[in-house]
Amino acid sequence: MGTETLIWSRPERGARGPRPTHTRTTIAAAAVHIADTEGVEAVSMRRVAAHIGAGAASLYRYVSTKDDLYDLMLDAVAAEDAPLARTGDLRTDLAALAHRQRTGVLRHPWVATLSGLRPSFGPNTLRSMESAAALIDGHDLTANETLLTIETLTAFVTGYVHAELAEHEANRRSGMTVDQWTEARAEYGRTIIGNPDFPTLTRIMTEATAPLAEDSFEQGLARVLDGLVAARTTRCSR
Amino acid sequence: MGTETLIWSRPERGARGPRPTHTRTTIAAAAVHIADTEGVEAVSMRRVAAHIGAGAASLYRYVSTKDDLYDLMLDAVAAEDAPLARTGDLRTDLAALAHRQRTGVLRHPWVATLSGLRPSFGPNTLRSMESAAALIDGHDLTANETLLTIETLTAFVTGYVHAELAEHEANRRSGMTVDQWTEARAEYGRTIIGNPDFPTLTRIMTEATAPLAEDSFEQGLARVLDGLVAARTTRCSR
DNA sequence: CCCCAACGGGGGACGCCGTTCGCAGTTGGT
DNA sequence: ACCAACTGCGAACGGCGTCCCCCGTTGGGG
Repeated sequence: MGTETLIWSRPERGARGPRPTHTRTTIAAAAVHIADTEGVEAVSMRRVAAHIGAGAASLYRYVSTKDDLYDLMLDAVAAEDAPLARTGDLRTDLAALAHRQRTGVLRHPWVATLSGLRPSFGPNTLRSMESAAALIDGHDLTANETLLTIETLTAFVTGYVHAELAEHEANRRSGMTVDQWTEARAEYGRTIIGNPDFPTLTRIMTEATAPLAEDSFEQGLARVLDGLVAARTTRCSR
Repeated sequence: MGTETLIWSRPERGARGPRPTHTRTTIAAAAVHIADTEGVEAVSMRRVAAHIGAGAASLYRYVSTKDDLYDLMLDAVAAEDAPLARTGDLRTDLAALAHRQRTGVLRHPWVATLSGLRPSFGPNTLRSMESAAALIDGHDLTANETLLTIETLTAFVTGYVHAELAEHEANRRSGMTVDQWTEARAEYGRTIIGNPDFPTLTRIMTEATAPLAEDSFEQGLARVLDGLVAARTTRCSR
């Protein structure tokens, strides 16, 4: 029935009938807990239902499809986003926003996977977006520029964390121990370095002093921020 | 058996026994075709096997798990990456690299989903990485700087396209027509704009002249490139 | 040259999945 | 007090990833 609309524009319960035993919030919390501890692929309707002490079919009274459950999960973790305090300096504020986004995804790695399936716009997500907009807004930027700045920064952060998590994900899914995994990786890496088909790759890999991932994010972020704050003064009209 | 290693370090066929009817390449091509025409979720072992005229169990002679099939798919599309010609100008070359990455993912939207599950390092992927490294390398950058530059640019592009595709994905998965979808969206959007809980959001949304997605990518990319090429002259030692 | 160990093909089964149907029990507006 | 609107859910359906096990094929060592 209510299948044809976003979950957020449907009321949580009808006017008549018995009071529902559960809420969207508790269901989302159960799903988030399972995803955090066992991975997204462990989140099934039956497992979530069992976790709140309900039958599998009962979940469909709250959610019209599993994708709706994903929406609930994404909005649930958006509630954890810390408030952002203005410092008056655009660069500092942008950096704070970037770090908030990164720590959020690192806390719940499955967010990177799910957010690509559907954009979530639940109440908590909106609150988080509002706080981000309020943080960046007013720094001598037009509405279009504010939008572009947030979009660009978010793209960098999500893209970076996406790549950052891929390796952990692969390890977790493979079911190997960390030792087995790094061994398999290293073994294959040896077939790359020194391979005459990949001269530039081998040279860069051997020359580079692999920096910690933490530094790497910080340095990439610094470059992006350079471009974003510089645009304000250069002001290219188009 | 061979389950404990990456698929790329296992030989495609053993020494003895009959010659396999299929190849990793044909299997990957079948899976890519299904994903392109019906979406990733339509890629099942049975469907892929049927598409090449084989039984489902036979696939496990080529691939030890479905994740391995994903690796094959990702590497198959990496083979489509166009070669990159040096222009001598770093900014131009970086932009070309960014566009190659973006069109690749737009051609096969499911790449954005799968690449988050596991990093693929098949032969075609390596060839593509080599060409990218060769394009950027030598522009007066250290190995660490080259690595950081490519990482940062890739993060922006994948992050941007990820968000760009999320909406299309959601529409496709919902099974609605485009009209139904935009209607559902617009209806919910009306509950946001004007809501006193989101003052900044409403102001920005009403003030902004929504630019085309194409322009938006180009402008964001320009900002990122600004930051990346500026770093070369500023040369902050750390 | 021939034989048998090592391999490829695949039918059938197992356990889990998302989702639907139908029915029994409960509630609140009229 | 009634009954329409609602909730809870056992059972079932079709599809999934994966594995077992048996069969047929093949090619290198004797």
